[in-house]
Amino acid sequence: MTHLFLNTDLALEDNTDNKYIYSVRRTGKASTLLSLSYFEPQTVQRVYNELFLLLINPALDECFRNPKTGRLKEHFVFIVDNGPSEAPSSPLVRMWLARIARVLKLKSVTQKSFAEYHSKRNPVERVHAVHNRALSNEVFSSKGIHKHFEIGDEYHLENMEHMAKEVEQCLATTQYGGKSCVVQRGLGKQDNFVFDDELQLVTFLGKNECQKNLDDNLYKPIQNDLWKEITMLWDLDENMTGSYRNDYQILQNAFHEEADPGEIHYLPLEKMEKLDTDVVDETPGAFLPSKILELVIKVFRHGLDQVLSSLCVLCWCSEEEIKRFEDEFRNKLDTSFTKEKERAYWSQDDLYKKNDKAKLQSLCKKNGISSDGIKHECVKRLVKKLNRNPPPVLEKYDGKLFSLPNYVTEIAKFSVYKLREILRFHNILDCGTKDELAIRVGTLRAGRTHLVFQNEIHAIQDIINATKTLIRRQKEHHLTDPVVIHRIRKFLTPTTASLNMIRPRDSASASAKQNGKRLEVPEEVTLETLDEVFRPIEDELLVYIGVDSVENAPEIVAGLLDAIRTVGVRILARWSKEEIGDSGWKTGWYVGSVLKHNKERDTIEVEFDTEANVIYTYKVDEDVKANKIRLAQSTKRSIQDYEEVCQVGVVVEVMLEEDELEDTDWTSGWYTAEVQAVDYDDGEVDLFFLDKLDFVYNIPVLPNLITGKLRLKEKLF
DNA sequence: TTCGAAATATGAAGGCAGAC
DNA sequence: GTCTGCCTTCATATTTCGAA
Repeated sequence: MTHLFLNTDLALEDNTDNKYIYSVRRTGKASTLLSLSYFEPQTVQRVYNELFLLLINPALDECFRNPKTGRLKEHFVFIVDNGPSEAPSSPLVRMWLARIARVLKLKSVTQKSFAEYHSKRNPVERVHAVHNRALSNEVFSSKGIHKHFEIGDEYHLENMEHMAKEVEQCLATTQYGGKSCVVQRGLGKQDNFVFDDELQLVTFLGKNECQKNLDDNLYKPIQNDLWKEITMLWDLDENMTGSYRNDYQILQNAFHEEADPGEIHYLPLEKMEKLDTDVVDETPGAFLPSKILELVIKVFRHGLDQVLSSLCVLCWCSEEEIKRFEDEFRNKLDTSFTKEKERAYWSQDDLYKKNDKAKLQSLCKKNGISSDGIKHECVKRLVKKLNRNPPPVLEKYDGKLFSLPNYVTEIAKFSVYKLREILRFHNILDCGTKDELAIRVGTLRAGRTHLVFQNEIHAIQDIINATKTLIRRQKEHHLTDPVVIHRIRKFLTPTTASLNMIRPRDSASASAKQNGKRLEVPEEVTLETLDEVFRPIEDELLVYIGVDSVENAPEIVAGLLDAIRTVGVRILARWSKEEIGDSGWKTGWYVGSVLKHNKERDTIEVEFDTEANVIYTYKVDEDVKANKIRLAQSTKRSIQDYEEVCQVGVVVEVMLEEDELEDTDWTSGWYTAEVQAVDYDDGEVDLFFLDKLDFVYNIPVLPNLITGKLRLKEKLF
């Protein structure tokens, strides 16, 4: 574990033209504590105990001692990464901080963490580079004392201690920021700790508030050499005792306003302080791009295309980045869904039920097959190898909402896979924990689809408002105080996008991993046009809230018209006020399935998820043009390859199931095939299989694309 | 309903490479 | 010497499921 006693060089470089440019160089004294990772796990308790070790190191004296008073400095600030053992929001960490403040008689102790994805910006990381260089030039022996040892035994420990000494010597020669690095062996065994009462502390935190108030347990430092030296050196109370309850009460009174780890702002501190940012501060997740993107993906379940432009401004990512994020997000969901489906299927087998993974792995090895992967994959291979009967096909969800239980508690008893299957059927995003999924299905069952992501909708509205407010304030503020303050890094690398003064947030986001992408800021965002920038996203939000305000933008994609005529396809239909009357339904888009297509009249019969057994008829051509019905986005994605597939020579993959393979010796699964002939009139193609040259198969394209049984393998061009 | 084991997901640490 | 980004490994957190 490495600590960096931070020292910031700030130098005014330029102050012409009402512009203040400071150069910033973050450096400091590096101090490393070596631990044997196998024997000494990095716990919260260890981290704070090792602080005492640093306190008595003469080399670090100048870091801790206030030169004016000659005593211990009274304000401690820790800047940490966002790990579980460090997160300032963790109650355990906060209790330790309260204790440190009490023991060392500090006036304040602050712990700040970097937001997710930003820990690499922690200056302490730069020390690693120095260490790496030193370590890579030397070879360390893990068998320095004993040639033979078992992991975890005495010999192993002695070997590791020996190696730690070698590493210590090696690192002691390094320099960081012109100062030599301090290296020392960590505390080692728990016997050396000053406080080893983590168990009691955790027990205390596990109690409810009432019982915490009644708790009278005390903690005491262990009177070892370390503690004696600290008390002597820094003039502390050798026989101090602390009380869990008191520490906890300090937290309740003084810390509760800092519960949220801070966000990253790109306004300079001097300006930030003058800005009234309450609106922003109170909006959780504002300005962390990935958070915003997750919200919008949940809400705009028919795709983000309509809102891309305003979304760019909202989360400060380019359109490509947003699209890539969306794709990745959905792909992740898709793969995890298929994985869960596989697991649900194979877990029906006795092999899965009666064995744990280790047993299955040894079984696999016995039978001479690979034992890699997760549990159900082993079962799958074993069943095949042992010629067992595969488990029965999973029961499919039939789309009948009313057959689901009425209560969420009942619904929550379904497996995650089942819940996700239901949500997928109804075109609702199936991300999140099981509880969230169950509530979503419950809302669906109650016929309140528009309420499914209600919280997320409000969150987005809040973020939009906060953004507007911030921009407005910033502009107003600029009018009264036009001084521009910039900070530049002393060692700035201008070639890569970074925190620089022109585009401060270019790489400050999870999705901004690709270089060279630039976000075009709308030409003139003025106070007057501010509302316009966010108009598209606000309008689209209204669609999901259920208020109709989008009058135009009928969406006609020629190739998709055919798809709407396909039985089984999922579509959206808009119910306007007139059609609904006072039936109690809200206006808005409703999801349904096509049951029938009448060729002569070109009409389709649709059954809606919210109203079972009632059939509505739509005229395809007319109603699509009038923007009354449209294809569900999920289907749109799967049939975007339609035209590609209808070309001779294209390589595709087909899912063949048991019943289609009755007269053959093939097993069900994906097969690669080439398109041989295309029948444009009936929308069918002839496939020949690359594995079996004598087999030609004729299938209709659209239905198979929609059900996911057919997919493009390689593009022709 | 609670608890614990097993399985899986997550993300921090460690390592490496490369740019200037 | 400073800074960034990517990959692998490992520890920990979360989730699920079955038993009591």
